[in-house]
Amino acid sequence: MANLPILQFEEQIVETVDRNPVVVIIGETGSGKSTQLSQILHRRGYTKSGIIGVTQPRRVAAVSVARRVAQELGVHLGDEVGYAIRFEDRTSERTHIKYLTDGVLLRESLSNPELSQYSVIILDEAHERSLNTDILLGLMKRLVRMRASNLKVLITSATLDGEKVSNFFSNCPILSVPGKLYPVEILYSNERPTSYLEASLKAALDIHIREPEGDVLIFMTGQDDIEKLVSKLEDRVQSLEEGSCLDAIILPLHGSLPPEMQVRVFSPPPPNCRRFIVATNIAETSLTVDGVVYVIDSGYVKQRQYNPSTGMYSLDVVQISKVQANQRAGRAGRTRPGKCYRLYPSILYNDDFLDVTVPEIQRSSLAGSVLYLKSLDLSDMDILKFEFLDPPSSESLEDALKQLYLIDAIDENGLITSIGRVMAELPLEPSLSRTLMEANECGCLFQALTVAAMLSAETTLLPGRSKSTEKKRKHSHLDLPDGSGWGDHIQLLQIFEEWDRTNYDIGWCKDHNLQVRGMLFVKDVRKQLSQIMQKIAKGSLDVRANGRWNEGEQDYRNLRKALCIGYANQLAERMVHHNGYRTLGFKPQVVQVHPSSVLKPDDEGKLPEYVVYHELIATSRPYLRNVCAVEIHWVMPILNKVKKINVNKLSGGTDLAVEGTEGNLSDLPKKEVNIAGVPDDHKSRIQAARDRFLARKAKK
DNA sequence: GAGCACTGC
Repeated sequence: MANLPILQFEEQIVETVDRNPVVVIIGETGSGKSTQLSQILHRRGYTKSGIIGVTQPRRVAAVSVARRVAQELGVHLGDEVGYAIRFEDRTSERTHIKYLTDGVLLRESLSNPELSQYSVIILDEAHERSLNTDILLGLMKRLVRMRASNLKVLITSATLDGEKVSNFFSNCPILSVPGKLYPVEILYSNERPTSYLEASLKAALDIHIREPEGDVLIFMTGQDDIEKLVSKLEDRVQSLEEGSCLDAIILPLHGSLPPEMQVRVFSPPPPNCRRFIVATNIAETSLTVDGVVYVIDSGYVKQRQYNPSTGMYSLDVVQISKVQANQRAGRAGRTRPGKCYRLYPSILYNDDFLDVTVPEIQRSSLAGSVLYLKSLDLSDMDILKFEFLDPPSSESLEDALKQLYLIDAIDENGLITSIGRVMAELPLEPSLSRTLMEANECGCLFQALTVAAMLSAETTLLPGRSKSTEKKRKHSHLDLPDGSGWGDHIQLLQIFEEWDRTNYDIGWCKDHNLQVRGMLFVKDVRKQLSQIMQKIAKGSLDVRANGRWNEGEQDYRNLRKALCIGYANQLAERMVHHNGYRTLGFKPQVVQVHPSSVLKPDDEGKLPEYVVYHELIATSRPYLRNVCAVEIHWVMPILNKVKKINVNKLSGGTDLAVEGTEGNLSDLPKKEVNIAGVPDDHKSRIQAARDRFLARKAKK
């Protein structure tokens, strides 16, 4: 600790913080910024008037850094030094230094917008630009104006965007603290390889044959490529002459690997053995593998992006940014000098790579964030004028407003409704929050809580989905319930109910190939949601089991209706002649229900006329993931509402003149609203659909 | 008939 670089800068840091409300700290890896900044300010009296809060983008980081600082100060974790993450608050009245995830700080600011208990807020790892960090940056900008006399804000960032953050905060000072990394030699390829899989293979073998011991970390884009490379590498290493080089262990590392497989990278290799770790960007920030000396960087990453005009997510392989490339290279220099093989030419890095990763806020649906900001009730709050470090497009903001309007979170003037206020309290996507509120009205909250909790954990429920190991959940022989034909939400409900009947038996999860950790997480989330609903609904609600009926007899009507109201912004109509769907409320997309869905066709092989969907994502094709059958007469009022949407009004535009605040939004594009996706003749189509529906019913 | 990177309240 004594030789951490940052400690030589203590005087300079304290002096700068004393004189400025905001300071940007450029702290390279190993500088000690995460553990030392808080301690320095604590030593210098900044905890006399409040506590020091340090945000982290990840839970594990918040916990491990807090633990470390408590150790260094010789105090019990949870006393002077503590942490707060979802489901776990280890702080007390004695806590001076509090580590927390940025999501938790956002929640705190909902109940206490001035964050008055804090004298210092340190936004750590701000260069990662998570959605939450970006919103916090905007809030901090307001907060330092309001609390100029008694709040200090420190933002740690990367070399390449420190300037930009400083500009955002009125050109506040930037302090650079060197890191403690060993030098990493960067080696570029002459050109982009035609196949980066083959190029990685070749680079890995070259290292293995020519270079002295030291592990190799290879960055790939996804599970498929990782598995391919692992098997190719295994073949090639085996064919090398016995004794000609070190032994080799080859390990895959990605998010959908079960935890016990992930931790294999933390056990040190046997002597005379080189490890090859073939990883996604999980090894860029989330997991640190010791012993890495060589890095092979493909220069690509798989990134999720949202298209606000279609409401569709896609998962694309894109070029990484310079910050990411440097982060990857740095992984080679943690224990001794290393080498980084970049499978792209230096000219590409210099001229073509973006300096920083496109922030998440420009790649996501903003419905949740906009609702959050609206619920803060900031006096000068106008969502379209909120100061973002990198503003999202106005199209994206308007999309968010449109969605919030359809689910009754805001009114036609863009003002938050009483429903919207409650929704913002719930740690869920707006559609699910709305579903819970509606379920509370229809007496099926008990079930809706389960569905919302299951969907919050959905991706962690199933074990790795690799081709070899997959046991299919939905069409499986594992006799999981099948949603009674109504779709995936209902299936998720039935799965949890069955587990509930076994009294949460761990063995049952294993028998049914469900991740135990995922199911336990669902239980936690469900409990949390239920507590929040009890608190805000003031006793009027039904969280007890009276939403349960005898199985087999129910059509989940109330629950499906609640889902329909909640997912009014994610509605699709079946095409007339086949089982494709068309999305409604967005520029219409022809999409299909994901083949893993349990939604069942009727006797004629037709899927339901209308479904709501949890997610629309283009992988090999555009797919609706997690769908639920809904009834036509619930859909019609929604379609009417869609038709009436006036985005100008929603964003506070057209009617401002009437209210005498003309010109307030002059910078807004006054574009003609065209809600594509609702054909003018939709009424006749609905009529036709109903006829078909009735005809089918009569036939039965 | 497909297969999705990573976080978080």
